[in-house]
Amino acid sequence: MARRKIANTLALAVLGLLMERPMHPYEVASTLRERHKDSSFKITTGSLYDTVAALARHGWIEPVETGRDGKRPERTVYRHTELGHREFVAWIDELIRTPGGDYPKFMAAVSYLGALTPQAAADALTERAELLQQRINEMAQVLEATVGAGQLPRLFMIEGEYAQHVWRAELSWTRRIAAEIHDGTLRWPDA
Amino acid sequence: MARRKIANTLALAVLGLLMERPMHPYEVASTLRERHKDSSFKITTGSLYDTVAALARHGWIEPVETGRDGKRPERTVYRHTELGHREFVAWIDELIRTPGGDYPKFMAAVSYLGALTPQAAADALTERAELLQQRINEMAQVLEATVGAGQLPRLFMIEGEYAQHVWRAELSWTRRIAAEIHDGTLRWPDA
DNA sequence: ATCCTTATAGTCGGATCCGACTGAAGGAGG
DNA sequence: CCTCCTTCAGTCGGATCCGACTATAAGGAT
Repeated sequence: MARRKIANTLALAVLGLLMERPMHPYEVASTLRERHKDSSFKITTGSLYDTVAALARHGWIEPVETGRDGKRPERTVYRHTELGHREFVAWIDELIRTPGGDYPKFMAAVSYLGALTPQAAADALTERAELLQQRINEMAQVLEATVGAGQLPRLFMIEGEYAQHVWRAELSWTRRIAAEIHDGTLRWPDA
Repeated sequence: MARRKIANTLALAVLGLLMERPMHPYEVASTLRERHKDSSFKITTGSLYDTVAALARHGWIEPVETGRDGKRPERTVYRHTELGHREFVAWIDELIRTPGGDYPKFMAAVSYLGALTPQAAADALTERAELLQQRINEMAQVLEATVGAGQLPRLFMIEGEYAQHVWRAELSWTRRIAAEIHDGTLRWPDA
């Protein structure tokens, strides 16, 4: 199984937007933010231009025109290619199909939870729980204002539902472990 | 809030092991694998040596000796410093305390689920569900063989419980959406 | 004795990533 | 009509990441 030539998911986002219509990179970034896709993709200007260059290098997208609008800075508009379209679909299929390949930071930290004292651990977990609850609420508001208000088909914000579902699971685990530390169910081995 | 000097969680793993006793990089890698920590940390030899170098550069660890065992290749043993210890604890606290900062690939792909046909999407989700179930089972076996058999205190494999909990949530969501596609609850807008 | 595989230990070059920066245009306030 | 702030559009240098590679030694098979 040959490794994917481009791994960065920001490239997926770019490709996805270019399926709709040609755009220049800056426009891609602002459109993604408008659509609240910035919690699915890490958008930094630096990587954006590198990513676009990589996509062009591999022939997944190509420049259409290098023009200027009024006296604004010059900019390059890109569109997707046939190859880009095929790769886009295949990539999504693969990402959906095969789990893993992610190493979440929280899991790394939990591996060394024992490095904190029981009190510190419980405290940190409790704060995490509050922040998770906040995120869940914020996402609920976004969903309400878009899908709920009939502004957008549900499929276009389905990742929001996914995020909520997973965050709720994280929340319940976090609360449970904090509780287990308090009531002594989860023991700290004395080393 | 000044950004953390070292972001790679592999550094966290290295630091964590060096808290126990001094080791050389290769030994760190093999010990992590023995302990099944390779699903929490992405361990590649390339990054390992860079990471160790970065840790040393920042004074979080320091070389103890550069010796050789028999006629084996030369190797450098490192130990943690006081500073390294403090940063280790502070880093874990921060990672536990503040959620987010992760952009899971699956969420990215789900954002463009609509790029697949309903049938293809349902099919990919179904395969994902099977693979997730497999992972959950594998983790159950690891937990059984270590914590279950009394080989290890529960706290030392607690990230396994976390992983299982989250994977189960992913699994239920994945199955539900596949079902909703089949029964037409989740509509594909005709573009 | 010789060959082959696996384990030990690490190097290196190219790709990627991203924070900090530049520079021009339009708008708001005095 | 001058200054300051924000938005637009992108560049760049340095840090990081990691797959592919080297080289030696032990352990088995032939």
